[in-house]
Amino acid sequence: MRKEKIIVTSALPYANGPIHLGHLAGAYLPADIFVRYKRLRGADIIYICGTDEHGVPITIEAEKKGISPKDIVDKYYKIHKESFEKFGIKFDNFSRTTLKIHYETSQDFFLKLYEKGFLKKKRTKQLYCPKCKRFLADRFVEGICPYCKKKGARGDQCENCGKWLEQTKILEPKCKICLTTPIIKETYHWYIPLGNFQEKIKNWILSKKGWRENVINFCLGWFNEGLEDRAVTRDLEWGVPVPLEEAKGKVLYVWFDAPIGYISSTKEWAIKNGTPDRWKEYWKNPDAKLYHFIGKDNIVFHAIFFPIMLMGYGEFNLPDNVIANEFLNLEGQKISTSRNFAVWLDDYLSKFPPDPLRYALTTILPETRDTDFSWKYFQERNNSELADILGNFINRTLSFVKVNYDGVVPLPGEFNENDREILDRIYTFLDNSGRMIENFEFRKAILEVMNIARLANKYFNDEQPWKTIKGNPERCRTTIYLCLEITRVLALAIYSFMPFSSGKILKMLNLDKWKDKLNWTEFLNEKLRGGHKLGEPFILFKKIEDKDIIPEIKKLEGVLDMSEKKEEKPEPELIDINEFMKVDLRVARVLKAERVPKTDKLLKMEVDDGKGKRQVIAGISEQYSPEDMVGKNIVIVANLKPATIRGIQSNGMLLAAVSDDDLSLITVEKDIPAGSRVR
RNA sequence: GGCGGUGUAGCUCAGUAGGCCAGAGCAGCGGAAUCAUAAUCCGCGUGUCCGGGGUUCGAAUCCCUGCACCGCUACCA
Repeated sequence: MRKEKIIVTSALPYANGPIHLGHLAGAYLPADIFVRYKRLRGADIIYICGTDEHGVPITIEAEKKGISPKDIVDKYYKIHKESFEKFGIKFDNFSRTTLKIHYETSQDFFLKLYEKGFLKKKRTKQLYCPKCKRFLADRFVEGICPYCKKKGARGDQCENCGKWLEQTKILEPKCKICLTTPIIKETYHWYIPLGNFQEKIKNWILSKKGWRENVINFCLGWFNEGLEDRAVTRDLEWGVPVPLEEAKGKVLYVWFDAPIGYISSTKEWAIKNGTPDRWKEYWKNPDAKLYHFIGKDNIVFHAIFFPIMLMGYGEFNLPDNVIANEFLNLEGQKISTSRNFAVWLDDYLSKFPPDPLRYALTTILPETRDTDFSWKYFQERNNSELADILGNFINRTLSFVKVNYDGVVPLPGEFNENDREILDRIYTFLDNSGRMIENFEFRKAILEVMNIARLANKYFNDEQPWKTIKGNPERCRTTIYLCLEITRVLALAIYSFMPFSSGKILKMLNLDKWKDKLNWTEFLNEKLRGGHKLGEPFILFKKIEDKDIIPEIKKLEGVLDMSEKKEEKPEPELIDINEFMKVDLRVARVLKAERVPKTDKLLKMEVDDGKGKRQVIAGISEQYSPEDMVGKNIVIVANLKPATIRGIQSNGMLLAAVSDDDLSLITVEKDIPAGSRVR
């Protein structure tokens, strides 16, 4: 049989921050399990990844820190690479998008699409910051919305009315970085007319079997909206230069060059191996399979944009499956990089071994929906499953051999019916597990693996070798031999999920020759022989104590507390009395009050400010009903510029004390005429 | 308020071409055993499948509606 040829990719991690648990569960761990398994089964498979090192966020980050983008990406490339290695994510190549080979590959891609006439050149007017000396990306422009005249409009969308904007239409635009007023400058970019490919790509996706529902649905959503032209170039310095004379100072947009990173990383791998053309065997060979493992935020790029690019180029294989995972939550909350609410891989690895996390995460991979990781859960999986069930079985077996057979595999007698049945069931679990991995059902697969250990414990118990060793030594030898065989099978079964522990079992069995050379069929065929001297047994999984995880839990709680406090206190600054006196605070009596329809909190009130009536809007109706308000003496800011909220004019602001989720009105203690000054 | 998601045993989650008396792991309870990291093995769940309607011979699974929670978003001038 010809070897299956497969190339697997995991989303390129962005090089502006370390890896956390969510990334692992989404893209790296499942892919690694899959690759390890297929390799066991003899597939010709390569696992490709690398860091994504372009894009605006990195340049911003660099500016903030006063260093170059290169410094940032160098730093994170190193961190990523090391963490992945320590965690056992075993890429065949871990490249980076700042390498020459990537520049060449991306430029070739662009040129090909250009020459085939797929790219549209369009002139546009864009905002340019003279101080920063660059064109401003949409989200770095802020100004006043031309439609609702409100502040806070960003380059792409008005925060207030939700309208989609062209950044050049914004009134009083400001560069978000330096607050300089940008000028409008004409520029031009190349676009991929995605719409032209819509029918083709849609039919292609619908023809796919075995794709996850979340991926299909997500794409259908995009098709409903209709695909539009998408710019593939940017006016930036940091990135892959557009390879055209007329495009000086322009680079490829990061989403264009990032997926090409899969290809350039494969090329780099081929060169490193001294077979520079071999990358084509995976990318341009119709018999080879291509699988992308990603998080759900990346679906559109891998299931729509990148395939369209590949289609446009021609010659390349399209992905056979895009395996997208949902998100992993942490202690019931969303992981947040910016708030530092996350478990960082490098940090984890400085305290715990990799396999327990690989195990715990695999049991809760967000395959069909968001799932939740907690330290308590992690501890429980480790202690009551890895240590108690799996580790304990191996330990009781090996200890028994050490004590009673001097660490030598006993010669078994004839297998009885039960022995044969047990073995049969063990192999069934093993096969099931494999089949499930092929279907990308990793959670089910690891459950099957644990079933092997569960059944093994039962067998040990039922056979009572500690008794038969006295009354029926042959039965005992057979039992123990079989337990050793199961231990050996376990080394194979857990390999894809927990490679480090697999290696340890092999070592204890003195089967080191298989280390990193496991092959499913051959390994299963080479049974243990009586008389084989085993290695020294040791504890496979140590228990994780409360004291080990409590600091981790505390740390996360601390992060939450911190971020709450931060929001509360935006650093009060001292002002003088004159400044305060500018604020005209007055007592006002509420005459009428009613809810503003279709809002959660807005209350419209008519108040008497001493001189007359005025209308005031306030967001208090979660705490106060209209009836509560009528007749109350409240305090308002009387000299505030009028504003329009939800189309209703508000002439003044009502004062209230605000805490996290409660709100208390400021009123006056005695009856005092409306219009009295508050100071 | 808008968009999207979720709501199944104490916990984490399975479970759609609608149909065996609704499941797994862990936790818990009772018992057995003592080789083993006080580990293991056996036994034990009448769960309003969020509520209410409807379609159907039959729905956790389809439709409508309500509620709750989560995320994004708007509003909280």
